[in-house]
Amino acid sequence: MLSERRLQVLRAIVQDYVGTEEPVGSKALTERHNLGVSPATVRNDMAALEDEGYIAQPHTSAGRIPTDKGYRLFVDKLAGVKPMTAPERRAIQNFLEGAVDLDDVVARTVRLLAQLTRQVAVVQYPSLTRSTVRHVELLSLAPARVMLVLITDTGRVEQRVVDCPAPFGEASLADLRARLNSRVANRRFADVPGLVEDLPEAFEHEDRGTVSTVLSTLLETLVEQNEERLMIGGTANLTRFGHDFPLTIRPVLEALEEQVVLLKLLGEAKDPGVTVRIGHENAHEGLNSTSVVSVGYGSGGEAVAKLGVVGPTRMDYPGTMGAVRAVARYVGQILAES
Amino acid sequence: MLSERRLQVLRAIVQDYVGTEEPVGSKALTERHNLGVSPATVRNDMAALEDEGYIAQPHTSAGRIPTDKGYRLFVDKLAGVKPMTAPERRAIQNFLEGAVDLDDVVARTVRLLAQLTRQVAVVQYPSLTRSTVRHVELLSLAPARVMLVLITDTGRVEQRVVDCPAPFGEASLADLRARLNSRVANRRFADVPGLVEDLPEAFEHEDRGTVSTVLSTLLETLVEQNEERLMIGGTANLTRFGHDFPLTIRPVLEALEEQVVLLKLLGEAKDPGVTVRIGHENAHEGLNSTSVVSVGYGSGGEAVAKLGVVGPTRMDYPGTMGAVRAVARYVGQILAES
DNA sequence: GCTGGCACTCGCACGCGCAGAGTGCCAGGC
DNA sequence: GCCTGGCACTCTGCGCGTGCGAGTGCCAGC
Repeated sequence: MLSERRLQVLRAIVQDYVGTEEPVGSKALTERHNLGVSPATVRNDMAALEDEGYIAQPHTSAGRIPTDKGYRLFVDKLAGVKPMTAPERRAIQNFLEGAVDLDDVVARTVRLLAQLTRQVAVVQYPSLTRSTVRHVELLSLAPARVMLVLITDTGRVEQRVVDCPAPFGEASLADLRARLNSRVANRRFADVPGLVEDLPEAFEHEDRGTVSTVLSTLLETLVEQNEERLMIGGTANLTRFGHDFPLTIRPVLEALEEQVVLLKLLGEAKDPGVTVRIGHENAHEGLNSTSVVSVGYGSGGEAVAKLGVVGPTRMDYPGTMGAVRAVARYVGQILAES
Repeated sequence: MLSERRLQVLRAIVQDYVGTEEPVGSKALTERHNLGVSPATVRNDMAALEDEGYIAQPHTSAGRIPTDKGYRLFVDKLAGVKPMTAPERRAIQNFLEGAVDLDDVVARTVRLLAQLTRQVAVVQYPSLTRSTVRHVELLSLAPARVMLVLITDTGRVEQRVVDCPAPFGEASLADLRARLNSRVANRRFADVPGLVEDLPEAFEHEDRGTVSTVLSTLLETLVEQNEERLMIGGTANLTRFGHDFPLTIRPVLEALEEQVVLLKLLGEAKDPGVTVRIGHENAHEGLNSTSVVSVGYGSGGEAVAKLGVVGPTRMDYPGTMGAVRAVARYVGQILAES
């Protein structure tokens, strides 16, 4: 177990390194933080911290920088979440309230997060799985072609074109639309399959094939997790990453383009609060020198999706966590209102 | 007027520079291209080309690199469009045919373009302005709240929530829906305003306010150009940009995040064929060291949107132009089918 | 257990010189 | 008149040695 002072030394190292981006030495530490002890003492503490793997030196006779393990301890034990100031909170709220539709909410959230944290922001669209159906609309495009439009309580709209096995009259279509909506409106997605399975039986034999096709397309749309979309922004902030660019930045950009990777990344964070994954804690190799700060957000009490930021492991954790948490809270509020 | 040989020298310089990324000297030129003359002669030609502003030297006693003007001449006069090979064309077609909906078509197109050109790809969603209305759907969310869903012939769906000045019954809603669709279905967006202006008159006095509100929201949706969305991809290719990273790449990333900038950029290209804007020809400052190769694509004969790539001015123009053209062609085909 | 002192180790910036590539110019040849 | 070979010149980039400064580890003393 590390003594109290050593923890303070670690905290000071993290703070200084995040501020200056340069390895921090014992002398500078005692000057900038009044630890009440001499550099020599700090050196001993540093040696101990290094033995434990919390800090490392890039080269012999250079200052120390925190390791992933060091950041982890810092985040878990040494730092809280820095709350947003009142003006900041107002600004967030004002900015988000200007949104006109779901796309706009997400777009604004991304911009906001990127600006506040000066890092890359990732916002997942509200997921379908926990939502409820607001309305299902069926439109006839051609005799044997129907467009299915699904509208959720979070304002999301999904559409699919269905090729029917047989022509399907307007009357049947209206009938199906009415029956479908009376059964599934305001129901949770998870419940829908059980509610519609006997629907084809209500129709004439010749229409049953089409009804089944439409229904299975609907169910597909409901469960299709990989349809989950997300929006990213603030990639220009990657340029503040470090000095040895091309090598650092490239894998990150690549990872960011792989929506699957990002969705998995966000999905892994099960914590109800803000989750931080530091450096190698991220499964994806390209993100081994980044930290991901994420949190769930939702229109009700329940989280329907995640949002977060990706930045260098050397980041201002308390501030970033505060910003992420605040933005998530306000987005949830906005979604609940609309 | 430049002599034939000088043009060939320019062409050789562009080709070599694009290949090697290094300033090209007279000796190397004569070795790699059999121009049939000695380095000394080439030097004279180079001096002339430099006087005319087609090439420049980064420092005294270094090789030459093409200027924007040089690339312009190269693109206009010295190089054709390199057609895709048959296997490439098949691959494009196969890949695009796997798409399940409009989003997927656009997403696949972006990936494809980025991979083929190894540059940043930008694809604009099929624009609303030239499309026709397939269907307008109205849904009652609450007594005084209506959701308006617009479906276009390119498969695009736009939705808006309308707050009505007064409660609006289901019957009136159905009435409005029917009248609206009978008037505007299969009409071009541009014609819609004229077709609906007298619609409120057909309704009871108490409903007119709501009808007007719904209609004006519809018209807004139709004309709202800035609602035009686009998708970008292949940003990881920016890392192949040059050596002096941070400065080069940052403004580009920033520009790419400004959808407005990109839309303007694509919009400026009026040419029916492939358009190339080189370096400073791009109005946006951040893109002064990039070239944009773009082309319109469409489901019919007419272009409904644009797509293109953004890359360093030092790019393989013939190949890039070929890829952009081919992709546009096949996307158009896919859109027409769906 | 803290402190001051001391020797040691590196990394980094600086200056230097050298090779290599490329140029411009000029006089001579076809 | 145009092309060519030759020559002197000018840069850039690289390798090398040096000195400086920051930082460390260790030790003896309080």
